[in-house]
Amino acid sequence: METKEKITNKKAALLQATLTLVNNHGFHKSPMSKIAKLAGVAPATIYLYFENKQDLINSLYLEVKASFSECAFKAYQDDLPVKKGFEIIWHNIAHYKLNQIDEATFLSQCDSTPIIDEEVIEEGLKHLQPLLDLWERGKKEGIVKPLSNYILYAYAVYPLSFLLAIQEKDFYTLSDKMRKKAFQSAWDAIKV
Amino acid sequence: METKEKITNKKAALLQATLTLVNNHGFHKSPMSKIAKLAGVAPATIYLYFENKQDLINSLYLEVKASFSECAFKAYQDDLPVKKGFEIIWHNIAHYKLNQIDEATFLSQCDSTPIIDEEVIEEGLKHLQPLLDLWERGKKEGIVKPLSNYILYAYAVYPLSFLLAIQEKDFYTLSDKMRKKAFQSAWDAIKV
DNA sequence: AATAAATGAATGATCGTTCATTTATTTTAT
DNA sequence: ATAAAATAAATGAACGATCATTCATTTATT
Repeated sequence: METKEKITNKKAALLQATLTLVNNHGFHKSPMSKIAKLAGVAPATIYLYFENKQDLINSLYLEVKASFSECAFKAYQDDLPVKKGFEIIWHNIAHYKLNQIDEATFLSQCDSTPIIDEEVIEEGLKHLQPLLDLWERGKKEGIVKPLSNYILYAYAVYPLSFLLAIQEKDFYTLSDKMRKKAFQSAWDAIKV
Repeated sequence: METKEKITNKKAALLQATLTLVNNHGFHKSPMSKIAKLAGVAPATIYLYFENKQDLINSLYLEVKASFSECAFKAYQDDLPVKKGFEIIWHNIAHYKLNQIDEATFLSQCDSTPIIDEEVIEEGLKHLQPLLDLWERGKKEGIVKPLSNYILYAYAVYPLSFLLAIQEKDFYTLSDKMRKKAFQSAWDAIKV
């Protein structure tokens, strides 16, 4: 138990350090030496837990993506009415993106940059299936516009990434009231 | 004349090469040697036109941002009705993002990554003012939702970046019919 | 005493940048 | 108009710095 905890402690510290450095300085200015220093270990120790730098960042991506997905579908059941189900997922995602700012920023960076291996990106995409299923049902019921899931995602979920980026830069903070209005816009964009 | 043309030729070739390499392999795997080779010049030649690597990528960002803005407001006049004006700008931006894929992909990467100097990012933001002015007018006229410009941008323009990313990965291509529907979603999201 | 975890210094490779030199272009003098 | 001189553009090899990774050794745990 002790052993296993300590192992995951150092591994977790390394992942956290990588997240912080890559967010603040970019992948190209986040050398292994700095990652090790921030995590409080020696550079060589990284290679006890990860094959190399690429494996380190791939692992971080998958871990963050998993935590994101877990949050996105919290309290969601696939037998809810379409709008209600979407509302739950949307607010879950909003909550994640606006509270777990570091993680969400990192995901944004990875999704618009070729730093993560393609296979790993695809692996991370599988988690979203319940939302796609929900939209399919909404289309069948005539509640959701008959657009492709990509377009629906672009209008209903993706905008949150922009709001996150804005908030990150301290230009703007989204109040609860605003959040409800933002959801209304998301729903307006995809509802029939 | 000859001189000046040749100068801009090499400079343009270097910017184009940087765009291609950074898009395909990321900033960290785009060494000056490869940029030079792709542009057909010697590595040292880069330093005749740019101070250093950072200046090279900053310059590229500003150039692409300028071309984007020029396209965005083509044929736009600020005395048009709000919806019509927005429609023109939206389609201009859609046209740019879905046709000048390389440039748009590069902008996305720069906007969610700390590779461009902060001052340069701000410099590039100034171009969008006419769109913000249009939205302000729309709010005054009661046509556009009384949301902050950031939120309006997030729902009306930012989704195009996602569609671009999808198209880039060859999962999906946006037909003209779909483009009109996509505009409808954008307008639905921000109209009162 | 045996095994596992962690280390720091060393290595080899890569990269950004520089500079002495070469090549091309423009200007000047005849 | 042409050759020589002056200037500008371009180069490739080389330098120093930085980085990812390794390994012999030390430290901690079993």
